[in-house]
Amino acid sequence: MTTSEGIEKVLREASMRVTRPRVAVLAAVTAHPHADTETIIEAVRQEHPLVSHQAVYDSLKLLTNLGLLRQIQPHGHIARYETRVGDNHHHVVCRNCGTLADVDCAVGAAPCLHASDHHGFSIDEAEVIYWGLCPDCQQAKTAQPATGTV
Amino acid sequence: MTTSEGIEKVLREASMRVTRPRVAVLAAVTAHPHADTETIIEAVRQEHPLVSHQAVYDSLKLLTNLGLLRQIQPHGHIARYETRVGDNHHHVVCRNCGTLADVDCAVGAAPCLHASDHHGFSIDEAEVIYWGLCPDCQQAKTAQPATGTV
DNA sequence: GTAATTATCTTGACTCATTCAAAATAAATA
DNA sequence: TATTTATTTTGAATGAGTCAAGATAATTAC
Repeated sequence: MTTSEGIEKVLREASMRVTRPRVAVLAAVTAHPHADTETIIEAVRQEHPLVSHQAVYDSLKLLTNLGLLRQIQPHGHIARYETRVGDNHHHVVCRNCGTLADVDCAVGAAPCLHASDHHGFSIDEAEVIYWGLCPDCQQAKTAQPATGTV
Repeated sequence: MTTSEGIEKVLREASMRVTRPRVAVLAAVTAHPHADTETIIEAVRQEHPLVSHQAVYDSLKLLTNLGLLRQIQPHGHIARYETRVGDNHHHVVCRNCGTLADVDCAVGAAPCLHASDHHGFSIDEAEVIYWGLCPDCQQAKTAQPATGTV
């Protein structure tokens, strides 16, 4: 799905050109799951130093629209991307350090889609973000009790 | 809870001063559920024209930290606020026009807190956003089939 | 009630992820 | 290989939100 042949096929089927930035961006996100845009730009430039940030932004948006990438953007954080799409999984975000991890859906396939009263909206996606503390930050909090750096 | 006496009590218990901007901001959000910051600033200035935008930002942040307000910020949208807090309800957002509505939790009290595998994170909140189309935009889409303005 | 203290507000500049736009480039087609 | 035009480069612009210094007003002490 996210192999270099895979992206070619998807792009051509969407009548989009297969360009170096696009292929490199998909490869970068595959290599760096949950990476932010800055990290992706750096990763792309390891291989292709002349790619502009604009091309990365454009590619990220295009690949997201084509369903090859998924964008995650918790409150107060910049956008991040991942290649794991279409399996209804969610994310945990650490309130302290911003670390992000995947979480499979609690109840099964796509349970949260069944809102009790949806006011006539036609719902196509339930996005779930769990907030808490990652293991490291839990330790740090208990280790330095009072005067913790916030 | 969100009455003018209520906010006084909460502020004093938190050793915070009861100021005009703070009371006005809470009143504005109460009067305009799901309002964005700009709307809140305008509403506050109806009564108190000299209040600065900075004071509104500060008040919103403080009231949110004190648990009197809740911030909602779906991807690609600016922050919005509501006074309905602590009852574990969620939101539907229209992909087309950005309209936002409340949705009660599907399965009961706080079901989504039970992530299947939480990687050692200690989870304290499950934030759920449903994405779809509001009734108006559904009509608009079916009415103007092909050349719809996106 | 008045004065002193200091949290809060005003003002205005600043940040920074993201977007816009014009000219240059390169992927696809003939 | 030449042509067409989607993409990319470059560099400026946007805008929600933040920062910081001095002014103001909510509270406390008298």
